[in-house]
Amino acid sequence: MTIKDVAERSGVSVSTVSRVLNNHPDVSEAARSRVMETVRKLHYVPNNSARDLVRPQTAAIGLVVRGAGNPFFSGVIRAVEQEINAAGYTMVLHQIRSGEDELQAGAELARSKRLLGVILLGGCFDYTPEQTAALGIPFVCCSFTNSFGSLNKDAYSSVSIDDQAEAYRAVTFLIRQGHKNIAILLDSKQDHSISELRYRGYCQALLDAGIAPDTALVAEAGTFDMAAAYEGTCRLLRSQAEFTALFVIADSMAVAAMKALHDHGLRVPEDCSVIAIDGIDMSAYTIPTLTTLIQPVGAMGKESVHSLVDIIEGRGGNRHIQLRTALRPGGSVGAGPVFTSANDVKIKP
Amino acid sequence: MTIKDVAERSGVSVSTVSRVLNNHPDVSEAARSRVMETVRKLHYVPNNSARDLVRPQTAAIGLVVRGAGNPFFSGVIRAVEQEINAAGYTMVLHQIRSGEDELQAGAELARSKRLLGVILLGGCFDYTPEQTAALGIPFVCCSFTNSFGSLNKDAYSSVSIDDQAEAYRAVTFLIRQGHKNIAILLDSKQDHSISELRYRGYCQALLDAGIAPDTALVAEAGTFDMAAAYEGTCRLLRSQAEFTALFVIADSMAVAAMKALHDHGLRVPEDCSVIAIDGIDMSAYTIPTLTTLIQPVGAMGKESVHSLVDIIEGRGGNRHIQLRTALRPGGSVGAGPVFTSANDVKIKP
DNA sequence: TTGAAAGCGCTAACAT
DNA sequence: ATGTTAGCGCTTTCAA
Repeated sequence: MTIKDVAERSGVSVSTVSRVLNNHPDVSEAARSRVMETVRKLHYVPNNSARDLVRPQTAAIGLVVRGAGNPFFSGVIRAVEQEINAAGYTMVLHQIRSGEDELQAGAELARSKRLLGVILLGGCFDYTPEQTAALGIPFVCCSFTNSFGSLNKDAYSSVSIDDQAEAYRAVTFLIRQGHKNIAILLDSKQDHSISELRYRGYCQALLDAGIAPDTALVAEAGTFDMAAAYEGTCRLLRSQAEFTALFVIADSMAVAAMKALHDHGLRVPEDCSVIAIDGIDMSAYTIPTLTTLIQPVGAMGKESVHSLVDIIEGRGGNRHIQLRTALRPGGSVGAGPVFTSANDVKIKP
Repeated sequence: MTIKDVAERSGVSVSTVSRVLNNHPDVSEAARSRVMETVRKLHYVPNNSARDLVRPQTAAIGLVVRGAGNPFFSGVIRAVEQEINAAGYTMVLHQIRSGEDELQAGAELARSKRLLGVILLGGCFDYTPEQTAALGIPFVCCSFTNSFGSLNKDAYSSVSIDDQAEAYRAVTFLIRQGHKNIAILLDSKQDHSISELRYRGYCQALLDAGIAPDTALVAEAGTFDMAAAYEGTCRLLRSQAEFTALFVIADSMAVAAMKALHDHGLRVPEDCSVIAIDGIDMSAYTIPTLTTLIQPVGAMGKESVHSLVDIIEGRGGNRHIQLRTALRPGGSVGAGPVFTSANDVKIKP
């Protein structure tokens, strides 16, 4: 079932069929309707591979997303799509599973679809120039940046938050509320990724306040999923470590952590405050509402597209944009315990 | 940057390059390493469109998913992929956005990738034979079925739960707990889809228990998202309608509903019980844990693949499999109010 | 073991 | 307005 079949059945040439299919103006009404009729009758559907192969540079931008179920991504994807369309381009979305290589996927997509640029959503923090060379077109890392890699700054663009600084901010917020014994729930201390960066911010905030980080207060879940976060929090609680506040590196994990605290008979925030980073939908519906630093997903998508389009259209080179989160006060953070000497805790101005 | 460039740079013909790239045996070590070297140096990445165009029937099965962020789907996707691989096929995942037509997308995918069959995840309940004809290959509706369409039973396969019966079950569970005034939170009463089916089950359960459904107890959110669910619940509460239990057609909406109840000073389950259907991850972490009917996502994915593979391999025709949910008791359902005459409520045995 | 050449399905000149 | 034809990048006969 090809365009040729349609042509024969309609008594016209393949070019006429092609013209009809692509809404070209120079086709007689008679031919057009005859072709359409055949298309319907034969249930003809064009082969996109063949189209992609032959069509000249379609103004398309790719979006490679790793991690299908990440709720944080949906908002970004929406924004990216909207912005790409607004800029007069077409978005080609490509989801990959955790096992796959986003650079490889991006490169293949770029070739097949003749992309002008690629946005990577949820990739690695440690690319080498060698790895990214395969892409061959401008790309922007959206929601992450090359913190652990060796990419040259002007070889790629990025739009992200400063993970370390934001974690610092979250923990400092807890300290300002009077907390001294602050635990952290993370994926891993050394994942060469988001978890490690936020851990650094946590440590730094403590140090700057004159509090010595205590490894007994670090709970490593090993992954980002809720079950692991729940378990990690339980282990922390069973360890008898003392803390009045918990910084969780991701909202979804924080939701599970709050449940674990509750199941152990602890009240949030009376017995333990909880703060996180991300701002996914669901964390607005916990009881109490999770206090969190909301990532600007809309702006993130928007800026990613802008950076890319500017490069594509020759308006300058690679940029690295750092966005700030917004604190969403919830009910999950309360005041810390009252000390006789309040100056136990030093707070940076 | 094509295979031709690689061939020239390597001093061999394109066929040799192709052989190397496809791991054919009849290539000399010398040629192979020379080609690989060039590939690396040139950062050559093959054009998949060209490959797809020319390659004979690759044993691939498509999975078209509508609704990127649906947490209910992630489990199904995982199961489907695993099962497709286990059956010796390759999965081709294609995510589409809400605006797109899954049948169109499926048909195009089928042509481009020469698929043997397609699994539709999250499609419409009202296809007509005319619409599905374009697919041209066996397909199975996963997690839904043609309840409102006019498809011939043996023209497609489906694996789903009986939405109406499961809703009936959920509501009957509430009735058995002693509830009479049971509200429902749904997308729409007539969406020709999941919401309508579950609404029917709700009404039927009430009727069978001798309770007249009351439209004042029906809250339509208009969509499935949490914000709308929260608002819908608030409207219901402001309406002063009296109810001691709430049936929500989806877990995610129930999470928002519980929050709304809490924000209005109502305790779950003391003042209002809540039950839902789905069993997504997050509903296990609400406080109290949401009582829900868990959809068998793993089995759903598995059965979908089996049905399809059986057809592909000539082991019989289209099947329609109905799976049952499993009740996960949570803390969100409590006993209903005590009546002087308990036989006010008739319960079917 | 290798190369030449014939397409895969489609679009876009270039004719007519 | 319509048909003819040359590729797009790749794999795969078929010869050598």
